[in-house]
Amino acid sequence: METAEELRARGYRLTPQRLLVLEAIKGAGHLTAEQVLERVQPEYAMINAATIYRTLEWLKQTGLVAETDLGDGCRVYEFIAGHPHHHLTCLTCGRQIELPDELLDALRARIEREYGFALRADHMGLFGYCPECRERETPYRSPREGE
Amino acid sequence: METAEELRARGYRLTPQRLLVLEAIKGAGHLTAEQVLERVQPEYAMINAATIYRTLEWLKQTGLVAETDLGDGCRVYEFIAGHPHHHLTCLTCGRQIELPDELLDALRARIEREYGFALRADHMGLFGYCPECRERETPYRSPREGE
DNA sequence: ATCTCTGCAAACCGTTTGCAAGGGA
DNA sequence: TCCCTTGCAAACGGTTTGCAGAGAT
Repeated sequence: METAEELRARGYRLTPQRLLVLEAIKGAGHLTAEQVLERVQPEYAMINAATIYRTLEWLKQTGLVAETDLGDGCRVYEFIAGHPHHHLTCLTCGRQIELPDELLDALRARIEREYGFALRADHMGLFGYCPECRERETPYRSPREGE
Repeated sequence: METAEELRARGYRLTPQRLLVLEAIKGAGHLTAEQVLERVQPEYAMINAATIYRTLEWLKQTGLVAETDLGDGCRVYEFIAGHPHHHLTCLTCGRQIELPDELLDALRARIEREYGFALRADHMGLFGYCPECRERETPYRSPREGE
């Protein structure tokens, strides 16, 4: 598995636990720490929740996995190596769409030009109102709308 | 106090506790729930933490207050009525700058045009690397950099 | 008078930590 | 061998909840 080799090459110590967590998260979309545990346990019954948390923290640092709050107040993890993208969730109905990272290119450029910062955003959780819900009602007007 | 009148007009029930929390948060920048409690207690000793949480939740729903995680893993609250803005935090040194909401205008327009969603983002927490830290080192390269 | 909000206290729950044993490199 | 990682269990800490009484409209 190439990802594992890459990690070993980067000087990280690989354990069965780490490989299993990585494998579990690679195939899935967004998973909570508990869901990762549920997916690993069948293959490695004695694995501990603390290990899951420590491993997810480690994967976050390697950049392979992103941690995000998609609005329901719980942290979800997703394997994003090489595929940065973002999520836009409807605050009314919860519908979720995926946004390509290219959408942020202009913003990145402006922030770099005007402030010198390099934006680091591989997996953002954005919120708004979807077309259907907007048609149904106007639940909120931003203070700047209609200026 | 105009904000209070506006809330009453909107049909909300005003209590001394709510007014004190509102007052406390209006004058401050980012405050945690605990910090709000600390600021209110001197003037209203018997106030309870649960009330703070319930009141902040209420203020969030009115749109007067935003809740954000600025990267240290704890929720902070800020009075943003009429002044949407965003924060960009350096992942290396922690330096923080404020971004005007106008910076998101182009993104908002694209999201609306291409996906039909109305982006709701009055107070985002963004992350990146500040000019000084970037000069010192290159801690991370996004998978899409250098394409 | 009505219905919401508050205080209290307990529970909650996801997450973290200290420590000794286990196991990669 | 050395040092990092794991399992265990306990603690943690911010947040939420049920309930009875207080209070706003």
